[in-house]
Amino acid sequence: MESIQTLETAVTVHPAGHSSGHNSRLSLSASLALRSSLFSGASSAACKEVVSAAREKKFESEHAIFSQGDSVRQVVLLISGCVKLLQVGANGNEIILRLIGPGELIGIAESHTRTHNSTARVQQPCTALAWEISTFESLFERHTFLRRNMLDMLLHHLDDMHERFREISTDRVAARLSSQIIRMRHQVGRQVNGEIEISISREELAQLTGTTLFTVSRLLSDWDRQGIVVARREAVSIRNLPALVDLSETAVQLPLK
Amino acid sequence: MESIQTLETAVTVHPAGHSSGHNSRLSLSASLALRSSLFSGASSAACKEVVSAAREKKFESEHAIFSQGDSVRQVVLLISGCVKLLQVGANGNEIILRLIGPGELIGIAESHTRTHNSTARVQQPCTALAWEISTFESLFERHTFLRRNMLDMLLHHLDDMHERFREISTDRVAARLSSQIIRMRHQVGRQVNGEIEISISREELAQLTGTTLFTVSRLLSDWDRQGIVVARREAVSIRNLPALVDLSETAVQLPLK
DNA sequence: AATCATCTTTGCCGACCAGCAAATAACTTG
DNA sequence: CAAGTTATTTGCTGGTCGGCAAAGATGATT
Repeated sequence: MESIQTLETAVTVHPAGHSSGHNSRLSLSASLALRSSLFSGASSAACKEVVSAAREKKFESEHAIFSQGDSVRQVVLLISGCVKLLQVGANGNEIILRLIGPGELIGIAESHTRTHNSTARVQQPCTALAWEISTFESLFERHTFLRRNMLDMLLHHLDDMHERFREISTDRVAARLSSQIIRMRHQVGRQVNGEIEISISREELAQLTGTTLFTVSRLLSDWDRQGIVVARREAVSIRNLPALVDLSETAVQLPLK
Repeated sequence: MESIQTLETAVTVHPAGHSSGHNSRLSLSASLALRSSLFSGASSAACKEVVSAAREKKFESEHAIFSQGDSVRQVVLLISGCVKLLQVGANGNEIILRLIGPGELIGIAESHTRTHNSTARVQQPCTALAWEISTFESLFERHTFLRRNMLDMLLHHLDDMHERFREISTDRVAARLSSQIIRMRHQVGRQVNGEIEISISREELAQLTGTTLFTVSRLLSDWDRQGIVVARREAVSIRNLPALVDLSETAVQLPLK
């Protein structure tokens, strides 16, 4: 619990001078948004036009930005914080499709359906830019870079899902879990005095890797004893990355103890 | 083995009058391509320009259109036949990311990487249109409908992966297998005297649902005995769709026999 | 500081399903 | 039509992991 990620602090220190509607001068949040790969390759004028059409929003933990079944109303660009995209099965158990960090889009994956088929729930307090879906679609027409970059971002997610799908199909839980931790190190990991710490509960790790919180707990405890990770409450730190990589490539789990 | 799908016959009956390079009059294959949702909402002139820039190709069974690790060279639009997109794990076992039928694109999902991270292997003899990647990218710039439609197609796949990922995370094999069969009935299913027949082996079904061919065989045999499906060699017919739907929603597998 | 809420650990049991092996069936080829 | 090839079936065995339960740990609240 020592430090908060740099981006977040930078944003929340200034609660935004004029964080409402269409302003010609961009707020700090808005200018941070430009770092998103959504704007890569775009002229600064075009960026400003797109950003100005958005409203700034803040979301608190546990808030559902949208829920499975809702009709699609807005597109959200995350500036700070963390959101998890999840799906609930018929039996009521949830799985996490992916974690969404700063710079990523929420709510487009369903823009071709008119209704969301997943839920976006805030995990850590967020600041974001939001466009009405109709506004965003008209921006689409004028600014080709939006479609190009969205395509790229989507391909990225598709790749990720492919990888996780292969893992869950063929790998042991130990291999999947270590792979997931390795992947998350960049996405939601934070530098805490030399180590990379990831804020996530056992249950969420289980929902990401298709297993149970019990199995996750058992594995993490074990890896903790071996000095590979440090298992804290709702957090994991990586101690020995090469060992983790090794685990992710080990097809057969070696018998524990 | 009674009838072949109508599209295929339509194509192969006429082995294409002038099936080479850039011709102003479209071949039959090319005109069939226009049915793809890649061209939805596009003017007929624009379609022709795009299609004329492609070369017609034929692929035989088992041919690898591209392999994991190859650099991305071309974009392929499938006109007839069937291709499976697969990924091989470190331990050598293959899983099927998805089956690709007529009207779908192959090879774009990796266009942001410069190298393919999956393999496209022909399952049933194919006819297709192929663009050089550079050609396609320049068409991209001129024709916005290409990007829009590709985005839609991609979102569709992403949805599909999300659904399958949830299933494999939470559902029993029986539920996953029945869901997969239900999904495939439109994608690769064919009408054979009143019933829907799907051409696929036990092993491929296993690779699609994250299980083994043994378990698939056991379940299909069982469902066959109950009259829910007909389990043939490298094929499955649906006899009782409601029962299959029921199986896909049953969280816990009822004890067999 | 004490109580409460929530997350985590760990023992235990058994079900689901992977995996081998050997027999059988279906299709192909000579 | 017979031999060969490939796909499928089915019995059997055991391991991985799900799931309950109860105790323990961590942090929040007042």
